[in-house]
Amino acid sequence: MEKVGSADLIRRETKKAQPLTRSPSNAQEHILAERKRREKLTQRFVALSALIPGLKKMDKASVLGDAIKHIKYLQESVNEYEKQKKGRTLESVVLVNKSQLVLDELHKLSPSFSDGNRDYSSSNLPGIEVRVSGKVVLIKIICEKQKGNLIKIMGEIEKLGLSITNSSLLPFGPTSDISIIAQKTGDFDMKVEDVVKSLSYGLS
Amino acid sequence: MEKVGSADLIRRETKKAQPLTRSPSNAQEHILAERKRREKLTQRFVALSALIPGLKKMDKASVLGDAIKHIKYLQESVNEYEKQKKGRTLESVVLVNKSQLVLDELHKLSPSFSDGNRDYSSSNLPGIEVRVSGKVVLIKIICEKQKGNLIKIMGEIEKLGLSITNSSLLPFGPTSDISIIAQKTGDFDMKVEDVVKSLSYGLS
DNA sequence: ACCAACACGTGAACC
DNA sequence: TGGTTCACGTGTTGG
Repeated sequence: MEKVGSADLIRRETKKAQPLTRSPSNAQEHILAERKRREKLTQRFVALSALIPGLKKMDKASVLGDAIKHIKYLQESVNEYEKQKKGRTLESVVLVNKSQLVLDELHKLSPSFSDGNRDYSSSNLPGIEVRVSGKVVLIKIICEKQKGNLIKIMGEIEKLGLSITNSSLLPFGPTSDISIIAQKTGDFDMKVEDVVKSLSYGLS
Repeated sequence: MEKVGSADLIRRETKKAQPLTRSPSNAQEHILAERKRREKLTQRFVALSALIPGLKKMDKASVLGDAIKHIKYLQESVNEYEKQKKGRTLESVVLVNKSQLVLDELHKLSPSFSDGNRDYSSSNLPGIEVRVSGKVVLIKIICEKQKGNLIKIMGEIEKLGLSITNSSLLPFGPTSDISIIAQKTGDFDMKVEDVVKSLSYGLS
């Protein structure tokens, strides 16, 4: 990366009396190496141009320019996707809080809680719904497909003092729709809100 | 992109007596233009290298190579993100809200529930929830335990142009908690609201 | 002294 | 017939 500019013309004249411009045997070797270098260069140029969609001009300059543009575009896309990803997990927390708010509002009226989320992005993460009928509890969860998720959920449920009597897992796209029936045991006296909260917390 | 190879040396010797190697006035202009071209080239090279993270060698060849590698990586990432997007559309979220709205509009149905405070064993109309993820549809229904209810529901679902792939029925007190996974077939293009409405109507 | 990488000037080809 | 792009050989420099 040394810029000689146009002032080296003079230098070249004066430097004519160098010991040897080039060793005669090495001369050919030099031009061969350079040839190989250029070859590799152009090869990479075509390889790069093949990765750029909708490339009109096959100019080296245009290839470089469009490559730059394309990389910027891709990077931007990736950043947006990542942003959305981050947003999702955050929404999940909000979602839980919201549901609890709803539950508190409807506290006496209906314990049924749907994971309705008004925000545009947050699609997943546990939608939790708990219903109670006498001593029977119905728990419905929609969560990411993950190894051991069901076991973890069941463990959490039984930890709460519930005895599972029925369970069902249906694969639904990238998520699993899990329904579980359980019986209250002994001194179980949790409110549904607490059940939802405990399960949400247990699945993080 | 014409390869002359090393055979042009002879040509150059024989072609010595060409009418015009170059117009004398144009000669300098030519080398100037070429200078400018190279200048632009190297400029784009540095611009490109600036976009590549973790670039060790500032070689032209390395810049091109790493640019290729990086573009491939980014493209792959974008593809994966897009793939995920396809699966978990925000459709499901919106649809859930919509379906709830429909339900609220039709009847403020609140499924049977007993918290100790109030007990709403409500209308004979079931609770219906529909989610869509790509070509897969998840239908959840809570309805009274009745003979042939499941069959009737399944019949209604298949009438709508859906193909059932999974189903689950869990007894929950006096009601049944039914979950069904179905695939869209052919020209199925109903909105979830209509699905909910049809099922509600079909179960009376 | 070698090797690798660069910029330069130049002739040719293609609109 | 200019204008633009290319590949080539060559001189030069830093490690």
